[in-house]
Amino acid sequence: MKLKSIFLYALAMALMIFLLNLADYHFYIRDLKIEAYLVLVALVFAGLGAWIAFSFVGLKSDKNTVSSKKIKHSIVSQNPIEFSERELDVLMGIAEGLSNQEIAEKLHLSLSTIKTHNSNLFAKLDVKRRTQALNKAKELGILNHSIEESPLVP
Amino acid sequence: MKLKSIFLYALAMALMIFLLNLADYHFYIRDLKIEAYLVLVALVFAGLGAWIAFSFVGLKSDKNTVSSKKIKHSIVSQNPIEFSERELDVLMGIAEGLSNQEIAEKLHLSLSTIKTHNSNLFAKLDVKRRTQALNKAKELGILNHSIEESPLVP
DNA sequence: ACCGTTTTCATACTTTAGTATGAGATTAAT
DNA sequence: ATTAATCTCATACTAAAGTATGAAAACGGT
Repeated sequence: MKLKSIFLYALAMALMIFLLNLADYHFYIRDLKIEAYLVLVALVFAGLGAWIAFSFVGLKSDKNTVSSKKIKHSIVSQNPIEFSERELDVLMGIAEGLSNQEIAEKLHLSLSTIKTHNSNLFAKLDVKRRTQALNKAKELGILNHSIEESPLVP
Repeated sequence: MKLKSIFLYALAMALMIFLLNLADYHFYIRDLKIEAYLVLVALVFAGLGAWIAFSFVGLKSDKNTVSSKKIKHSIVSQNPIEFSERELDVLMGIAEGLSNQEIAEKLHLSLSTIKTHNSNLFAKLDVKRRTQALNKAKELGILNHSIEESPLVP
């Protein structure tokens, strides 16, 4: 990562210098304004410097600690989504960390059925993944936040 | 440290550019001043951009790092399991409902790396799936039960 | 009995998740 | 300087998740 960044940066600089020397800039620079050229160079290299710095650091900018990404509790209770019994069953299974296969066995259904319920569920929740579905469901108050059936201590 | 790396790198780049421009010294003697000026500006602004970017992101990432370390230490005091910084990062991503690819992009890592972290994380948590990992992590107090702490009441 | 919804299942397909293994790079500690 | 632990990335593979489509059966209500 870092070596690659250095290499790319060096490549960019080399290319830059190559272009500077190749395009016989002195013909144009003399006639045009050198200030503009300086500004351009300054901006480009500032950008490159910033880019390489971000690459080095790893840009944890929006790293958000989950809590900072507070989801609005926009009052969704006014427009509640309707879920079927089975969809809620499947949702519970997902919340417990079960696989689709395990949910199917638990509910005595086929895997296909679970997948179908999943798709419908995700569509209603407007999400793409089951983990997103969990957050959305909690957001909507559909799921309790505590899974009470999981004893940690034997 | 990364700062040292960046500093050394900047030095190396400066030397490189100096040499590259020295090579053209014979052909563009008259333009030496302009070229030197350009190089100087480029270097200064590259360094400036890097410094700005680094300090800007560095502070933010420090905040996050601090919070993560707090979590880690609290774990150590409560639980025998120790999690690395990155493992906690990806765990947060999972908790947000992100895909591995999205986590990778967020942390500026490769998908492979995320998967590796996942495997190590799951092994430490003794789980098989990310949804199980979420539950287990909540049980252990690693994750706030508060991706959304408050259901419907404002 | 008809209609609409839900539930169930299947098949085929694409995408993502997860495992196993190895290895180079980084960093802190000895 | 060497060691140990992360961290990073890659490749190859298997398993699971998710999508799309279609369709049969059940169920309740008017």
